Amino acid sequence: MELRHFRYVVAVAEERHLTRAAERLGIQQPPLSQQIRALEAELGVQLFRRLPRGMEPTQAGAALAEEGRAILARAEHAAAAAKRTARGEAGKLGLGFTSSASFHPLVPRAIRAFRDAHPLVSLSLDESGTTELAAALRAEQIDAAFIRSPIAPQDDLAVHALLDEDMFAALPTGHKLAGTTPLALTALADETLILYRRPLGPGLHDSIIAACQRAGFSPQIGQEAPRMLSTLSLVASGLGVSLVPASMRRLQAEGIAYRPLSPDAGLAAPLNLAHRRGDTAPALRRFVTLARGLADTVDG
Amino acid sequence: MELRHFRYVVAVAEERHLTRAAERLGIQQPPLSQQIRALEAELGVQLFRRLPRGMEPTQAGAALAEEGRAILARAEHAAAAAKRTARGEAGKLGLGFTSSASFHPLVPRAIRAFRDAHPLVSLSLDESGTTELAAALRAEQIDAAFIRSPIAPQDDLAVHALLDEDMFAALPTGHKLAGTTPLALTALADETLILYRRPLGPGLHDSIIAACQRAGFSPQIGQEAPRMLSTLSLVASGLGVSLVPASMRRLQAEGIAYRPLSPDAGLAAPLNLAHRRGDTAPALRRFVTLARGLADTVDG
DNA sequence: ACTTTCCATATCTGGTAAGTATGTCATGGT
DNA sequence: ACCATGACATACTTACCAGATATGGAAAGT
Repeated sequence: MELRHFRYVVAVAEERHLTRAAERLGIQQPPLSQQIRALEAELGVQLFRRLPRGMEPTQAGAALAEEGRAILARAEHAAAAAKRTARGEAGKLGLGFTSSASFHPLVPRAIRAFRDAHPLVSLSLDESGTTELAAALRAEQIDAAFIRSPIAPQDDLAVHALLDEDMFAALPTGHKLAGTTPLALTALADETLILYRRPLGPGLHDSIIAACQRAGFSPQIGQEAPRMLSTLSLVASGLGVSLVPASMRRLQAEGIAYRPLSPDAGLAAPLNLAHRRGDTAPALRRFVTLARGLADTVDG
Repeated sequence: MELRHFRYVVAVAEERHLTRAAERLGIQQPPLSQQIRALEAELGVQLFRRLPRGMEPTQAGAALAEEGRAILARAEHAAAAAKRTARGEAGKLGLGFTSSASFHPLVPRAIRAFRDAHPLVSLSLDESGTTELAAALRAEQIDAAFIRSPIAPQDDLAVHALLDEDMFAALPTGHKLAGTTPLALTALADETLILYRRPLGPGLHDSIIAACQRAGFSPQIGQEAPRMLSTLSLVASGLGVSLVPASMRRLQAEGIAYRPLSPDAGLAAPLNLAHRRGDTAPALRRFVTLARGLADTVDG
């Protein structure tokens, strides 16, 4: 039993005429006659009644033809879907991002643009911590992740730097430094600094401490929060100050004032896109290209 | 694209190993390798990644394999259904019966027995007049019909006589003849006879009139009802008497008394099963055989 | 009766799937 | 380093069988 047989049964059932059906199938009448008879023998079923003028499907033949049409359509659909998958127009793409990355407009913009360009790709989104995202990438639970830290470059994950954001100081409103613009890093030497938990590998955490060292002081680290969003709650409660990427200013919470850092601080927050090295899934390639392209236009 | 390709993709995707997959398929490894590559070329898609130890389906390959499993299952199912149809175990069977025929226990009994024996055959039932049933048979809306009239035997419908029933007189309760048992046909010479409409071709209608003629009188025909059931309402209303098959006594309506006719009346109501001549649909053949068999046991 | 219309049969051919033998490459052990 | 192993690819051959061609035969129309 092959798809060919279904094609033949469908054609003969529709034409009710062997010669015409053969013509439509692009073969000659005798082989069609043989194939039909062979199929009837294989199934042990008469599929067509031979009339003096044409052929008429039996109940079994009509039923088989009907099913055949559906099966053929489904097979073609499957083949077409496979082709589309290879062109990145279909398939699946799992995306992850840290909460801080999700505040940068590039992230929702990239996802939106990809949705529009590839409506047949089923996207799944996942917000999580950097460490968890790296693990999810390795476990193939997701295919790409927007992260802040560069992750160790020697390993099995590739990381594309999309853009660098300026850093801002997040101060409790009414703080004595809230009037100073821009703020030199050294102004924070006597402040309690609230940072989020250090992820595996170097991240923003380390960059901040390094920048402070370069500015000539060691920061007083206060409480650590599990993620950047939580640090802002602590700032709002007056427990200290924090340093966050510019895009976090979109979070205009009660009790927080954002102040730019003076440029000589040499502090910038990277936004990166990570994926498994050597992952050639077309949907992923497209997404990476799209995200990098968008980053270029945003960044200028 | 043939079913073969689906079989191969499914096997390789499941085994993740070409040689093992080939073994499972009962072919050698090289042809399998070729077929997979040919399919990849045809679709323009890489379906498997060649690893040092085995093969790994790509997204497209995995998707195709999944669809393939469903398609293969469906094709097999269609073939199996076709086989069953030929054995009369599946397919469709449309049955019709006149209202008077439906009163004979043989009819529901036959349908019930067929249902039990062939649960995969989808039955459709239709109660209608003899003329309509004959038309429905010719239009292939139904495949068999229980009727009372023999229909013209020369035409394209075949009619099997299942059994003959005795006729009973249906009298209004309190009628002067209600005490006479058995009733001679001549006793009805002065009564108004209520009969159902004469169908096309000879039927019970004609047999009754002929029997009266043989008994030496012409019946006084009163109102005609469209079907036998309606005649009984008229009898109950006292508009006259009627002659009905024995099985109609199952309708024990208020105001009607049934009395047997004396055997010398020579009146009998046939119960027939009609179908298209030359209809070889196995489900029909089975049903006819079953009904005739049942009729023999009922009749003795 | 003749022709036409179709499907079936008989025979042949060619494409191609399957088989056999071998190559190539990566891995892992010694 | 080297060799053995395991895996898929390639080259070539075989054989089947789908398809082509030619013809037969039965029924229906003229």
